[in-house]
Amino acid sequence: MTDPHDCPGCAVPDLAFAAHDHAQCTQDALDRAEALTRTAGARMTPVRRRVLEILLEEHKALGAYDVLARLATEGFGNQPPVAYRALEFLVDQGLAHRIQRLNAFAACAHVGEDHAPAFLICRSCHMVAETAATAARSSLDAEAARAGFRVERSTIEALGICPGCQGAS
Amino acid sequence: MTDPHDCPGCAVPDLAFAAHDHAQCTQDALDRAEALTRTAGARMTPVRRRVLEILLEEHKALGAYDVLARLATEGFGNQPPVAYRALEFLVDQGLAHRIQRLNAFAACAHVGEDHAPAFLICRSCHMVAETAATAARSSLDAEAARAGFRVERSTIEALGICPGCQGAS
DNA sequence: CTTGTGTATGTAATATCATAACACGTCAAC
DNA sequence: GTTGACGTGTTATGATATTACATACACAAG
Repeated sequence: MTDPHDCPGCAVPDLAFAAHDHAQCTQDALDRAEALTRTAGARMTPVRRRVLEILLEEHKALGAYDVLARLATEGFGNQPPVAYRALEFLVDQGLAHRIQRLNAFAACAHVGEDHAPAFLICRSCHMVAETAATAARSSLDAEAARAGFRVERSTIEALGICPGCQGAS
Repeated sequence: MTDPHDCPGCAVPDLAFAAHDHAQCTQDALDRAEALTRTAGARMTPVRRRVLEILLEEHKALGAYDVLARLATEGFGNQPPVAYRALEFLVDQGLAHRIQRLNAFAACAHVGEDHAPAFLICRSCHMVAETAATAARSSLDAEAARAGFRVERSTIEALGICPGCQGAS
């Protein structure tokens, strides 16, 4: 990876399931997260940063209790609110997303960009790829508008099989 | 509860939040459900039928425990599996949908049709309207295909404000 | 430097959502 | 009339999430 701000594996949909220099894109995402929270007047505290790191290290969605277990072994609190609050913060800041279908959370792969994400969830290896869904969201908004419904937030998730797991199995 | 004025719509997207004869569409849906399950070789038992009725009567998504509470007062079992099994059956048969965002279930408004539903969830009155999302699903499938991902099931849900709650408060 | 204020964290207790495992009853096929 | 598949009921437990309150910490005003 020559340009630290362009990690193919993490940011480009086409390569969402491809191997890449993950350590580099993790570090880059952390750096951007720090900058963004400072700009937003929010505080990137140790627990919050650690939770984001954990989400970035794993390339999949983690449950709140998975995150909590890892925090607990590192000297942070071991009660659910510790994890839920940090995760909520990250989601609010746009640094992570909640995957409804899995009751789980994944680091945002497009930190700082104004994006309309959809999630591709592999039911075999449990990887979660974040992809742009601008068209799908437009369609949904248009359909909702026809019924007079004002959309505030939307959830678009696909469950299926990733490229890597199609050959295998 | 069966007051047509509380009914945002059962079947027609354009009328999704409009008043209509809810008792009639409920009965229609039940009749169609009976026919479909017979065709599929499945059994529409008393518990299952009652759960479907309950979902149709209420004009919103119901949690499994809400359904269970009503079943229990009517002489059915009062343990969670009773509700979850009936709901799972209805979802498998395409007679109901699960709303991921709410951990809840809603009767299908398009029984028997091959449809690609999206759900419009009013965060004010908690009503849920089922609408066609063919275009949105196509977009999502296309985007997934670009990444080599094979979509099996997808979830499209919008959270916002329904027409009735926009004027009111 | 101290203090007041808002925010973050830790903890206990509880609420809510979901499933595993097993017993029993029914009914049709043989 | 026995077998086997399915549906239902029940016990128990697991998994996910929130409320409420206490403590600690950052930071700016005095």
